[in-house]
Amino acid sequence: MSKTSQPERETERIVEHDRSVCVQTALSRAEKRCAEEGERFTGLRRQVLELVWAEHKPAKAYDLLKKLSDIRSGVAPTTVYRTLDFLQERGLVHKIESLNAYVGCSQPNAEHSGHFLICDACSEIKEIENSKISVWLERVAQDEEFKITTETVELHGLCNRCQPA
Amino acid sequence: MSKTSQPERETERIVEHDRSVCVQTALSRAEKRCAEEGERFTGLRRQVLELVWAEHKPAKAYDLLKKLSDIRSGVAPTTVYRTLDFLQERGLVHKIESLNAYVGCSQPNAEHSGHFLICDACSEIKEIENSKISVWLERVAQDEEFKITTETVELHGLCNRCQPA
DNA sequence: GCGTTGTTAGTTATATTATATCAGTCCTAC
DNA sequence: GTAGGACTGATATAATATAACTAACAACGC
Repeated sequence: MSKTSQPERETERIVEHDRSVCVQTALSRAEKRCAEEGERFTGLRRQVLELVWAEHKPAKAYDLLKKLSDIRSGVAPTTVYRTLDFLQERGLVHKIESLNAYVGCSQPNAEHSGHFLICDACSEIKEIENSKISVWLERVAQDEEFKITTETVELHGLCNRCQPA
Repeated sequence: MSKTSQPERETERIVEHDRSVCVQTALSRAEKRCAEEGERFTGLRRQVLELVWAEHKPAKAYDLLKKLSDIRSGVAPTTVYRTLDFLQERGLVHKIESLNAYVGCSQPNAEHSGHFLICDACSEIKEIENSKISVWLERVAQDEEFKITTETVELHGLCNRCQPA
């Protein structure tokens, strides 16, 4: 279920992580995070986070809404947006502004602001860990006497798999 | 008409640029740019660009629509979006993804990707000229074997005027 | 000039994304 | 066990954006 279309090379298969493991990790991290902050990780929140993580692609709110409706009743846009807001505030998901879509945060522990590489061909998203970026950007902002509170850095292009040889 | 609310210090007034001059500059640059590319800088396009530049704040498409309706007939959402698309493709305006809004490009000549400082208090937007940012980001992307085509860099926070003392 | 062709703009309809508001329900602390 | 707050449900509507087709216009070759 978690395999892609080119399973021929064993090395590649090792590099690819198993999606279901990935989801489980995210869920238990979220659970822990909520517990720490005295927040409730309810069924709804779990389900939404699970759906966001279901693919390594940005999830649109209304797609989540459809999928959520399949496993729950009484789901309205509000339900989804409210829950996404909750998850965002806790750093468990990020909104990709240039796509109006949401991705699970892959490093909810680190202090980070969400910097992304977004492949326009296959839609895969990679969260960049490089903390130097923030340092650089803050330096630039400082030159303008500007105090940054949030950074939106979304780099669109082609991932290595999607680049022409 | 182009003055703000604190005109007491002459030095500040010098630093502030006159909006109408600013608009004129943008318009004539646009005209030139279109001529170079064999594109027509029509009345509609001029009017939309003028409205985008009317304030140094991000302009929402539907606000532009309202204002445009006051000076033209037969204006629909399509009209505005189509024209904004045209202007964007020529590098004359940028879309601020995190605000769903548009700003005039202040340096349509330079090779640049649109990096912005956005004050969440007064809404003023400053386009950063620092070309090092792109170099840095490309270097980071290269580490992941990722080929960037477009960069969205939107730094929200407080400009120097809006920071508490 | 005159029609052919491509570009620009107008028109109508609809899709997509997001928020506001109020009413129940369920937890949890006391 | 109940009061207060957090969570969810329900309804309505706002805000943002695109599709598809038609009409007007401008440029160009003849």
